[in-house]
Amino acid sequence: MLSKKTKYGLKALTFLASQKGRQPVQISEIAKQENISRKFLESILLTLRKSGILGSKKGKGGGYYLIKEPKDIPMTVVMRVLEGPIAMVPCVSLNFYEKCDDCPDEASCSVHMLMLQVRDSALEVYKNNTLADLVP
Amino acid sequence: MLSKKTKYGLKALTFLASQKGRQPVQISEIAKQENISRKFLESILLTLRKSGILGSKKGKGGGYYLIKEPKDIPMTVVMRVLEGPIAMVPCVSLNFYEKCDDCPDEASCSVHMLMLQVRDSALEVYKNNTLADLVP
DNA sequence: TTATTATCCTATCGATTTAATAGAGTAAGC
DNA sequence: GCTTACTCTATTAAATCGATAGGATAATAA
Repeated sequence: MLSKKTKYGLKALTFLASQKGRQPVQISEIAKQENISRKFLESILLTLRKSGILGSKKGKGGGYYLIKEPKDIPMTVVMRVLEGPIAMVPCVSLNFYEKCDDCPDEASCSVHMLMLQVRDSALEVYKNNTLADLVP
Repeated sequence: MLSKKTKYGLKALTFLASQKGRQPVQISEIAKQENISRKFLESILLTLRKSGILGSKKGKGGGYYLIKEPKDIPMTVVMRVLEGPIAMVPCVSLNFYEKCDDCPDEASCSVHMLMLQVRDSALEVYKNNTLADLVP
């Protein structure tokens, strides 16, 4: 299940991408337009900034803005920042790999085999979409 | 993230599918072979039985067994029973659809659009795999 | 310099879910 | 009728999630 954090983050990013210019937009403005709890959104935008997707400006006229053009922001990056690993099990994760402690042999593990395919198919989708593709 | 319930369930099913005959196998036997908590596995096998994937026999010589041939058990069915919806958001779920209360228009929702693709790609994988494909 | 604005950051909290465990009940076989 | 092994309900500890509160910090404008 997609977390609300990811859902809200995607909506916020799409909103920013749909803006005319690249002027900073206030948290409150985004929260209002997208029906998101202001405070919760605040923490989400913060992680997006720390990961280098968003920039921010303090004080009057401040807010958040996209650092790059939407078409240059692949969904793989966004999803990993917001939701974490794309893989459903750590043992098939490219960026967050971890060995299963209960599984003696990865190569002959049925779960591993199946989840590898699922990961690849999801990855394919995220690779083929940039933030620009999410703007209606 | 895949729940342990699903992971253990898949391992148990694969184990049953790899058996020579279709004789009942005891919970303890499966738990031991696959490194799963016996009691936890018990509840998982119970839901698999209730959903019509497994059969069971009580008393001496009892245990769990596959009702159908592994090749006739699609992963779509197994995953929905164990993990629930294949979709990551209820608003793109085929079998567990629910409207988002925060989203005014589904058709123009970026999350909806993206998650539809992810659901389709995952579905494709599950459709192309039966339990037989999971046996090494 | 001071007031205002808006992000930054940490801490907390309630609710839900997850993984695991315990124990009494029930049915099948010998 | 005794043993075996599934059936079912209930409980629990831990983790995660979504949300909220409040003060710190920095930028702008007067």
